[in-house]
Formats: sequence, C-alpha cells, structure tokens
Amino acid sequence: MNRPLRLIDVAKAAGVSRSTASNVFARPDLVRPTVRAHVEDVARTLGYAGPDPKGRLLRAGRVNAIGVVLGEGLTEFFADPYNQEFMSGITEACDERGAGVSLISAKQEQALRWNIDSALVDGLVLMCMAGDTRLVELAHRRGLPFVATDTDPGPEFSSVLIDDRGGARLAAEHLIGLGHRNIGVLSLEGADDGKVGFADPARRASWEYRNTRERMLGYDGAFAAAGIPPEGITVVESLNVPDAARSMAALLFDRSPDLTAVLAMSDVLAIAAIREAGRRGLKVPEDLSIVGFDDIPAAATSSPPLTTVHQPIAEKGRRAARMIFAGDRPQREVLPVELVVRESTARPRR
Amino acid sequence: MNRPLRLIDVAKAAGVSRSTASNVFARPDLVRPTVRAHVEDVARTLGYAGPDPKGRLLRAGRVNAIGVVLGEGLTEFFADPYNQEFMSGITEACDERGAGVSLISAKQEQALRWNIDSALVDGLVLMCMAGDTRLVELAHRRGLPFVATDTDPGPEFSSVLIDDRGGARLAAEHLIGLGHRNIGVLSLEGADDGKVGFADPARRASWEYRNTRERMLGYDGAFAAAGIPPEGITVVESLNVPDAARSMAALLFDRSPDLTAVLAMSDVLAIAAIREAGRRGLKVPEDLSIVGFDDIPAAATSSPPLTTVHQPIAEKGRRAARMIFAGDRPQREVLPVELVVRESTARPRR
DNA sequence: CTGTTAGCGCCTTCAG
DNA sequence: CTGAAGGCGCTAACAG
Repeated sequence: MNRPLRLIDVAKAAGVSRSTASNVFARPDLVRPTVRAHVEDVARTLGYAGPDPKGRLLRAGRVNAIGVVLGEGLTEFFADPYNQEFMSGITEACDERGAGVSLISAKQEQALRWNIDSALVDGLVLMCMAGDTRLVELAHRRGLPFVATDTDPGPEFSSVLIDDRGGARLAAEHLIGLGHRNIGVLSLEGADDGKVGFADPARRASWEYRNTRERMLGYDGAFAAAGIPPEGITVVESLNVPDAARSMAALLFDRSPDLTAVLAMSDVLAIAAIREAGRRGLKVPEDLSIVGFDDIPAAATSSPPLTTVHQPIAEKGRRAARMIFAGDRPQREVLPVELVVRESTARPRR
Repeated sequence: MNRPLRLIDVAKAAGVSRSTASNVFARPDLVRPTVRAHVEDVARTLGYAGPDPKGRLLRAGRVNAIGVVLGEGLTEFFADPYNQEFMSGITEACDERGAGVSLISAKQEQALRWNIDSALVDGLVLMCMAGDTRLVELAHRRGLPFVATDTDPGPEFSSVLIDDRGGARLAAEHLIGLGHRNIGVLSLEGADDGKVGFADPARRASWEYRNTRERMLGYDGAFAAAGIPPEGITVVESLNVPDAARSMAALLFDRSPDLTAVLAMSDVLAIAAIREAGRRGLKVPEDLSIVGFDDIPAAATSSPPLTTVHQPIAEKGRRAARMIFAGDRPQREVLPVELVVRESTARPRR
C-alpha cells in the first residue's frame, strides 16, 4: 500500500496549481469546465477520492459533529430503552443539520477524561444519567460548548431538564387520589457508591443524584400534603436493569407486605415490579397499583399497560443537540411532563 | 469569547519552546519537573485545557475512531433491537481499544455519500441491513479500510456474515420435523423498491437483498428435501417494524387460512405474527407454530417465548470492529447460527 | 533536557 | 480564471 495521494499530487499530475485542484473539489464553479474535467479525470485515474477530511478539518476549525457523552460504558448503554429514545432525538437534530454524532463512553473513569479531551467534535451533549455533575466538570475543562441533560450544571452552563419533581408529585397524587395510603417506593440509585436496597431517611438525605433526589422530593411533597409522614415510607434503591430491579422489588414486597401501591422511579423498575408481583400471585392493579416514570415505549405494551409519568425523552435529545448548533449563550430549558393513566393503577381493595 | 489559546501561546507565556510545551502534555517524562510544573501552572492560569485534538490528528494521521455506516436514517436506527445488539458488540471492541465510534447515517442517499467521504474516522463498519452492496461501493471509494456485515462484498474486501441459509434451513426443518406441511413465510423485504405484500416465485427470483434471498433459499432447501414444492409456498414480504409486520401477517393469514405454521425471517416479524394470530383467536403454538430469526432479547420474553434461529449479533459487531483495528488483509468470517427451541412451536393439530 | 525546523493536507486571501 | 504564499495546531526529528 503506497503513500496516500494528496491534493498536490493530483495537481502536479494534472499540471495545475494546488489551489486550482482544491477548487475543483470544493468550489467547482470557479474552475473552467475543461480544466475541471481534466483534473477530475486525472484524479480518477490516479485513484484520488477527494480531499482528505483531516486536512479540511484543521483548516476549517470545525468538525461538523457533536459528541454524546454517555456517562457509562457503551456496552450497557444500548440496552436501555431510555437511551435509545434519547439518541433518536439527538441524531434527528444532527441529521437535520448534516452533522455527525460521536459516542463518547465512560467505561473507565480515567479513560473518560481522555475520551472527552481527545474527541473530535464541535460540542458535547452530556447524558448525566444519574444526575451527577462530574461530566460537567470534564466538559467544562475541555472548553467546548456543551449542554447537560438531566442534571443542573448551574446557571453559567446550558442544560435541558425535565420537571422531575413535578412529575413525581403527579404520580404520587394519582395514587393518593385513588385512596392509597400504604405506598412503597422503588427508587433509582441515589449516589455513585453502588449501594442498593433499603434506603432509610438518613440515606435519602445523602443522595447526590439529582433525578433520584428530585423525584423523591416530588413523592414526599404529595405525601406530606396528604398527611402521610414521608419518613414512614419504605424506599428501596435499585439498579435500573430488569434483573436487579426484580430482586429489589422482591425486597420491597418482603419488607412491606401490606403495600397497596408502588411508586417506581422508572418504567424499567415498574415493569420489573409488575413481574415480581405476578410471581407472587398479586394481580396488578387489583391487588397492587404500580406507577412508573419515563414512558418508554414498552410502558404502553406491558401487561397491564403501565400508568406512568411521560417525559419527552427524544425531545430532550433533540433540544440539547439543537442548542449546541445554535451556540447561543447558556440557557436552561425545562421540559414538561404529564401523567399517563393506563391500567396498572386502581382503587385499593381495602 | 477571545481566540482560543494555542500551545504556542502557553509556551511563550512560560518562556519555553513550543516543543517543550508540547512535551509537557504529550510526554511529561521528557521534561524537567520544575519546568513541567511551571508550564502546567501557566497553562492553568491561562485556561489552556491541553492540546487541541484537531492539530494532533493531522499530525498523527489517525483519528482513533471508527465509523459505523448505518444504511438507514439514524432516527429509525435505534428503534430496532437488532441494531442495539450489534452496536453493543461494536462499541465493546472500541472500548477495549480506547477508540471512539462515529455514527454515519444514510437518511438521504445523497447525504450518505458526503457523510462517508467526510467522516473523521480510520475505518468503516458497514451495516448492510438489507444485504445490498451500495455501501460497499461508497466505502471503497473513500479508500479507508472497511468491513461489510450482512452482505458479501466479494473476496477483495473484508466481511463478517452469518450462515443465513443454514439457519433458515434449520428453522424449516424444525417445523417439518414436527409434522407441518402447510407453512407460510413472512419475509423481510427483498429489494430496495419498497414493495411489500405477496411475493410470487417470479418476484422471489428477483430479490436483491442477500439476507432475504439466502434465508429463502434455506427454507426452500428444506421444503424440497421434504418433498414440499417450494413454488406452492405462500410468501409475504414486510417491512421489519411491528405495525407493518402485523398487517402483513394478516395478509398472510387471509391468503392462506389453512396454514399450520409460519416461518418469519426476523423476530420482529415473528412477534408481530404472534400478536396478529392472537387477535384472530389462534393460539400459538396449539393452532399455529411460529419460528423467528435473530434471537433478539425480546424473543425470550415474548409470550409464548419464541422458537427462533439464534445468531450472534453482538459478536458480529465485535468481530467487524476488531477486524478493522487488526488491519489484516481482506478476510471473510462466517459466524454460526443455531436453532433455539422455545414455546412457539408444536406438532400441528391436524 | 531544550530549542529549532519541518511538515501533516488543506483552503483562502491576494496578486497576476 | 489561475498561481504563489501563508497558516490552521501540533509533534517528531535533530541539533545543541
């Protein structure tokens, strides 16, 4: 394999100057048709496929691509339906714009830094899955425009968020309105320490992840308004994957056998809870009401179809990407959520 | 926003040469600690975050990222569980290697060419969803190493394939072995012409897509061996998305009401067929046996769990990516498939 | 160890 | 319309 052809090789072979050759590819209208045809011909014979984007890039200063920082390993990433939706939104905005998308994974903490620093992109969308702010710091260092999602990076940076607290409150109010008083919470992780299982009030107070904290605050707000002491609520934290969620649901049911309803902080958790309930012979919603959060596609097709808090996941991605392209000053968008009542909730039996 | 800092600005401010400054970041061990500390200090004060990857790239000639050419729009891409699996494999290989992944979409035919030509990557993995060879041509023009998947690009290019024909044959033999003689086929699209619906033998003979053709050949082989005339089989083509698949399943059932079994060329098609059967009051597998292809995660959890042909989707991606990194001469890998018998197949009633 | 020099491949003034 | 020259930001080779 011989040294790759450069523009100048083509120019020489065609007997024209570099810039003429460049124009043939970049601005063909500036070149006399006969010359253009000749240069193109020579390029073809030589096997020159057109200007190398690497050179163009340096010159132009722009890559015409954005990076999506995943905040977790790529491998698990695609398994989560939430991420699929989100990526659809991102990529749609990029398609509109003719821009590319690079995936920046965070398999290892150390590599993450390097990955962010060396990514060939014009801007970064941060998927702060857990609502932590570590990614914000790294992105800030890199010095590229960036937009955080699902975390609040402070007023000096851009972000797209949803009203987690409001949505959670809607979910809790729905159950309370149906007459439930004995409600358990199946929670997302609250911090980056790998702890799962029962979360007492002290633990809850120490949660770092914004999503988790805000959703809990939403639930608590509704409990308090209904005169239910939030401290008395059983809360169990779980990884947001089906298998783990199922065993944490089991833990929740074991710990509080008299629950009539469960607030799950994600649809993945909720669907796992439905399955676990089924395994125990509990019918949903007759014996147990369950409310999810997110409204992933599977929520509509689970059995029973899931009552959940709809958030515009794809829209979040779309907005974030567009925000980068627009390049305005820092701004913060909070997208609305709404309760979608399906068939996993009903009045309690007792 | 002032002009971004360059390495040379830092060097000047620190009173050292460019290359010393460069070494501070790229090969710190070559620089005297005191000098290094000083330069780092100056960089920090100035707000210099480290060398710009754009410059490094041009110098190094390598991007350290591969592109995945999707062969369809990004938006639909993430909705398909097959793609999710495949990407997991790709990204795993990239994680191993510390390389990045760029997504190259094919929303519009014209843009595709440009996207491929201007992608900042060291190599390309082609997802020839439909088994056509259009992408191969474009990738070849670009002049970067590439690996085709799910299509046969000919011996001069690398590829990773599965044994589509063998797998399809296994599926058909399974049904025949159970005693089915009256079998319908729910097929993937056979060509890029948007045609769906009943496919007569002439139509089948004109199919371009490798996957579709090979799988049909596998079915036909089993039919012929069992003395069932392949020409008599009812075949219906469908887009590989749930809604379309369901109406094509309906068409198939309407057209051949006495089927006892269906061979679906994908799990998405098979699951849609199960649903449509259910809507008509046909029980699977008692009234109708259904076999899928791919073994996507949903196949194991559908009701009933789907008998299907397992193919190592993620492994395919992993191999393709590794092949690019290895940079060997063109090679062709054919991955094995196996029949996974679950609960969607049984002996026919009659 | 440190500084000088020479590109990586391209594009864009600016003269002719 | 064409050609010459400068530089995008960085690093590897080579002297000091």
